[in-house]
Amino acid sequence: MMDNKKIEKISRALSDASRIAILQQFKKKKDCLYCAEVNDLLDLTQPSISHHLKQLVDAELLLPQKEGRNLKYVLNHQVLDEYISSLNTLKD
Amino acid sequence: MMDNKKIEKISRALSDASRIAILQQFKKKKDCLYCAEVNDLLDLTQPSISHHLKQLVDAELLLPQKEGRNLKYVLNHQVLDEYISSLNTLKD
DNA sequence: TTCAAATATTTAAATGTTTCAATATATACA
DNA sequence: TGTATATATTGAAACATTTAAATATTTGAA
Repeated sequence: MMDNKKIEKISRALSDASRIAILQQFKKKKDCLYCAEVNDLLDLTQPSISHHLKQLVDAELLLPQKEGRNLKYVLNHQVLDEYISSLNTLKD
Repeated sequence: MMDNKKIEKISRALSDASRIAILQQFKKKKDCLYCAEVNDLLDLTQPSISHHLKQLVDAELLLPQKEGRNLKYVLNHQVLDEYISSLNTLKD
């Protein structure tokens, strides 16, 4: 089971409109999303987006995969499932 | 389905160690928790705890019920379920 | 090797959060 | 009614987050 520090970190990663939008983009883009596509999606500068992606990666919600000069992200289903399970245990 | 602003607000409410501890206390205290019990639980001043409880109430994770001078909280299972459902939709 | 493209880091400003001390409000009880 | 108890609000300090500008790093391609 996920510890409280991890729950806190994932919750914080989810507590921002830009980062929620990034995660939802995976619905449209199948399983992977390129960094450049996130830059197109959000009306923010490149360093800001890099910062948001870093937080999602630090929370392990996203797994980064380098592809030459580009960076591809995949959604970490396992961590998302564990987070959801942790929330479910709050319901007794 | 829950909108993104609501997901953001609930996530933020969950992104703090004290507030996670409060929610977990419902496991031990059945369905309801008194404000005074939260004061015993956390090593924070009364105003700080009041502030944390307010955020959980604002996010509708907790429902406050006045009982004379005291205040009782119940966990809002429906909102928690809707939040969890919203997270589940991230998994395609 | 040099240049251009993709991403990351640093710095600083603006804003938001957490906390406590002091104070206010509401309500039960003597 | 007056007093004590429970909770909320205000104000300020400390700290964290978000953002953009400037710059650095990495890597592919000419």
